Amino acid sequence: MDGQTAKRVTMTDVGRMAGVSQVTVSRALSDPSKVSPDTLRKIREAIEATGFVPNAIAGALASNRSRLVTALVPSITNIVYSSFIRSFSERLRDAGYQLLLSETGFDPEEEQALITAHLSRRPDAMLLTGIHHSAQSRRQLLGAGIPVVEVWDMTDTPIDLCVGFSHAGAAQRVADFVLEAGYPQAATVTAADERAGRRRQAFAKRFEAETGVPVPEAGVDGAASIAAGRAALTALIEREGFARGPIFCSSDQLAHGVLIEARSRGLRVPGDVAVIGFGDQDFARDLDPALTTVRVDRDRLGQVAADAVLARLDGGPPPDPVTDLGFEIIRRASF
Amino acid sequence: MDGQTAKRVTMTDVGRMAGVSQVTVSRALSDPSKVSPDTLRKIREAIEATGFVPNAIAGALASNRSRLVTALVPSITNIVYSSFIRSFSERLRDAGYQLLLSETGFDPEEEQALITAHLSRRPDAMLLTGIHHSAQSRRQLLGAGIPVVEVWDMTDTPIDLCVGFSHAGAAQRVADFVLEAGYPQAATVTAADERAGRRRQAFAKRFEAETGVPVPEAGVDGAASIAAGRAALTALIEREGFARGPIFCSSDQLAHGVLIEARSRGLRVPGDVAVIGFGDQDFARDLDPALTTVRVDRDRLGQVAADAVLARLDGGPPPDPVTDLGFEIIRRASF
DNA sequence: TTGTAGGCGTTATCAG
DNA sequence: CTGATAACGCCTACAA
Repeated sequence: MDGQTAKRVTMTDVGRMAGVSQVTVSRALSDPSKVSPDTLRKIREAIEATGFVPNAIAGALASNRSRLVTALVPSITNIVYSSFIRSFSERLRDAGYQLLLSETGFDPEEEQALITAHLSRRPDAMLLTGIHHSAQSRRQLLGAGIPVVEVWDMTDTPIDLCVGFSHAGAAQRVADFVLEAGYPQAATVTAADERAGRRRQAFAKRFEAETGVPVPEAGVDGAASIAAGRAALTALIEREGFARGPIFCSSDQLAHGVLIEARSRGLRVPGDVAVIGFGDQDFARDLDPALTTVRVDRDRLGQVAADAVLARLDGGPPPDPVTDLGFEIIRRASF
Repeated sequence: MDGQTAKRVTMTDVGRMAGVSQVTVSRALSDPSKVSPDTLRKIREAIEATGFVPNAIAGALASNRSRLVTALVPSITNIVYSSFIRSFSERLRDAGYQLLLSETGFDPEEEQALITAHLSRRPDAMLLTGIHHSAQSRRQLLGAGIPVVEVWDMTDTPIDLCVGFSHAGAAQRVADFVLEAGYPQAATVTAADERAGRRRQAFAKRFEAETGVPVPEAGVDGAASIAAGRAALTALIEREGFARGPIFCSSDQLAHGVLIEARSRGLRVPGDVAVIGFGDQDFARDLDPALTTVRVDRDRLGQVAADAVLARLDGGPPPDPVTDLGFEIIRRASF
């Protein structure tokens, strides 16, 4: 049982035991119909007896197909990302691919390093969160000659494929939504992530263009949490002099914090302060008051991204390079 | 730019351009000190010029080390698991390993299939959630001769390493906690996962042993959600005739739902119904009333698991086979 | 239906 | 310090 030195069983070993050559074992595994029923049985017995597990590394090297897809997300503990990763990997698994996953922590340099590291595994395809990548990364990705999906954002010029929605578009629609409700002023609570920043900007721009009233902002460092949302509302009130009106938050987490802080300050929601989140997470509908938010179909995003990749991989008709999944404003009691 | 047919740059290409052999390129990458400064420079230039990305697959096959660690969790969208995966993978990445992650969906058969699939990638180590694995899986794992950490549970007889806590122990402590507070009766709300079931059982056993009063249960099918928690409290009240007392929930999600349903029924918390969750998630302290729950240090779990694996891998002093991280009951206003 | 030969791109081992 | 040469375990021809 000397673990480290343990000789792994190979196809050659299995073949020897079954009285056939290594290639026949390979065939029995990849396409049983090409092997006679009798030898197939013997091979299966030998596999069973030896506990043979095929070596995918050797297979990948020889065939130039790794059956591996890699993905990069900002954070795996954030349900927004983990949910589309789940539907993405599920569909890929059904097609025989496995998922190598890493976290960039929203850091562009880290992303670049990880892209190189992932590419060294010779994946058959790759998923990236977002559309901004370093020039070197783009070059490497293009050079790899594999399908690449950029998700959770929108662009006309993807590296290869793009599945997502427009953050600026969503934020503008939220601004219009707020304007239509007749509010003369509004504020934002925004996490320190580039896409959230773009939403904040698009929201403020539209709102200010229509009303001429500046939109105060509370930024959030670190992870978007309830505590951060509470602190943000405090900052808006105490530092920005924000008294009343709607607050567009960059995530439901932050919005939840804003709701809690508002309640603890005796503010009425939506009477004094109206709250809009982003993401439509599970809990949004169950908060009190229920949270108005922006919904993006993340399950679908993962599926569509996987389908696009698989279409590339299967060599069938080429998939749409760009898919805009859109978004939906879900109006609930908090607004 | 014919993607699929694109010839990837190899060490041989780089060597040719730098005027050295392929082996020298390999050395320049793995141990620069073994190469003269001058050729090192030339090699670096050639790498830069060609955009060479090493083929980790070939490297793994030749060296019999994949620098890959794989992990199996029940669900990646559940923060309970994703949080220790994050700290686990972070530490491993610092040590030069990458993480291949799959979801079992709490399904033992799926787990067995995935273990085989993962093993075929020849990982250098593997993380499993839980301590119950099929006989075949154990055999394969043992045969692989690699470090294996089982986490999020406790056993005296791990396959190799174990880092976690005792679910039965935690549930008993919760029962004692409830008994000490003098409650004559209690109920449970439990998701359909084996560990949650074990907690429910240990809790009920202890409580019934002390009081002689049976502990009514509401089970939950599907994912633990706020909606499921609400439905569970409804079931407890309407089907089990549960009127008042503490409710031990198998997750904070479910507890959150119970809190919301209790409020909507006009029940006072903790006056009529006291609520105890499990997990101490972010939002637990910010609910109203704040949630009493059981905390397990998941970040630490991932770190300790990674350290144990790395200790095995580095061939230094052998790590403790079993690490009990314990747990902590966090008393807040809901109890 | 089965087998032989060659090669995938590295690393390990020896020589020089 | 550098270079041959032989694996690593499998897959893709091609042949029998």
